[in-house]
Amino acid sequence: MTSEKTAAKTAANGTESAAALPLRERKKLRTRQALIDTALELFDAHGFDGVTLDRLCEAVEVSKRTFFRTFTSKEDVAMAPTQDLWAAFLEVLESHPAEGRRLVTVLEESLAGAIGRMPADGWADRVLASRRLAARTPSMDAHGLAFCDRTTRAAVSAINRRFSLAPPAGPADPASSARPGTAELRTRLAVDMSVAAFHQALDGWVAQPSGHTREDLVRRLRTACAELPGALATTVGPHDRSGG
Amino acid sequence: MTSEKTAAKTAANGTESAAALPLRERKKLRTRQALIDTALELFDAHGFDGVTLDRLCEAVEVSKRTFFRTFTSKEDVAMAPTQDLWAAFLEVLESHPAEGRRLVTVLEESLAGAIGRMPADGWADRVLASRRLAARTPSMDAHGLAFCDRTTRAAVSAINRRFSLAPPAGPADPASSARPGTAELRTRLAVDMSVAAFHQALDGWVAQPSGHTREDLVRRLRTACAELPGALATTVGPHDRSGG
DNA sequence: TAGGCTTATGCCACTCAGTGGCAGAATCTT
DNA sequence: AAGATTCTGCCACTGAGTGGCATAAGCCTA
Repeated sequence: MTSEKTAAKTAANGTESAAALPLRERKKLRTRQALIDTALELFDAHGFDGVTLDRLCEAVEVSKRTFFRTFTSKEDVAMAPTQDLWAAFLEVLESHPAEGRRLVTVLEESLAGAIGRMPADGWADRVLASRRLAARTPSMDAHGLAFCDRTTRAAVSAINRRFSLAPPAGPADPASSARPGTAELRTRLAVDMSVAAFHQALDGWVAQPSGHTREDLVRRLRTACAELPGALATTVGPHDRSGG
Repeated sequence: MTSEKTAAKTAANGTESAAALPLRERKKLRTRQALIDTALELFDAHGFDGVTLDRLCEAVEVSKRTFFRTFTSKEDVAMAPTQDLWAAFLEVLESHPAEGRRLVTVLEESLAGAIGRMPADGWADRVLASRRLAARTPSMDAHGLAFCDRTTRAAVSAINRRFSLAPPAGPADPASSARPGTAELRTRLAVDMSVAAFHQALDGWVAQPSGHTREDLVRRLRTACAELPGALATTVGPHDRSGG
């Protein structure tokens, strides 16, 4: 139980809170970070498939068994930076002022807040390396999408729990138990929209040649979210009508 | 080249066009279908991880080497029904009346058209088995999401090519080469929205106890698409405001 | 219908991701 | 400082996925 809590904490906060942890936990986090950094380095140099786990473990001086106690798969270690962001997103979403505001706005703010929570030192570079690697490694991409999807579902249930847009368990209306309900459906769609906007923001951020700061990522996120209504209204013209 | 075309054709059309093919191709398709059916059967009975490829290949009386010439991975064979749908979607999208209509409407119609193209005999059951399996098999889910993502990107480029909402290669405007451009961004978001709606429709369709027809799936798709504007506008209330 | 040509298949050996078990070392507790 | 807990390393193993090569099956021409 204790390890769970501390793990979640350090995943979001990064380096600073590590000093207060017991030695055993600190060591674990140190090897974890060493594995992440070395993995991104090696993968970047020789490609994801060009590096075996034996090689990586040898470089970090850790047994393969230990690797699999820290990460669930080879893809997992390379996706750690992004996963930290998703974890932070869920945390922020839990405690965020929301009443009376649009759901997509709350999600946008939560995503922006999660980005702001990421460690200022090196996180941006790690995500950049991770995403560029994922772009040319199908299995990594798939792994990342799956994790994102799980986060999405968690976000939907968190929203429904906190804001009670849809009844959680025993509803008074018998019709809402038969089908998912309009509120539930709208929640899922709103979350998926926001996630889509975030993905476009991230893709653009990764594609740009320089200036990879958290602030710039947030800016791109806001731009993408602002385009959602326009995207829904865009019509197809005969030639090059960009819509409006 | 020839094999490519015929494979794409039969993937969308199903059984009937097979009679016109040369014997070699027919055999290949027969083993392919046998692998799919037997795989879904065995996976459903013993779970995805409970069936080794050796076992599957033995049941179909095919060498493991042949399996990997037909499918790219173990997950691939179980996802074939859904992948056929995505392939059909891209085909329909290529030749669809679109001028003057909303982009999301065109996408909705294309998805509905793709569903209508699926073979009436047994396809629904195969998708049902495939999706229910994916729901309890993380690696399958990841594989499916990755394929969906690739299809999404293909759809975006197809749209931009056909409707020239954004310049395809050499633009006259130098600014549009620097950044993705608003039209490109909107296209991606619109496609992601439609795909999200389709996923919700599919999830609901899979979850229902009976009545798994293609028509019902289309009906759910239209319902989900109709909720997109509502999802964007939904606000969070203090208690149980379902929005409106 | 027989010949050569093309292409799919089967078989074998191999790499590598991922797992379970166990002995020993490091850390925590009292 | 001793005992309990937990982490680590090592070993052997399963199973997915690949490359190479010989053979068989389908295809085309005469």
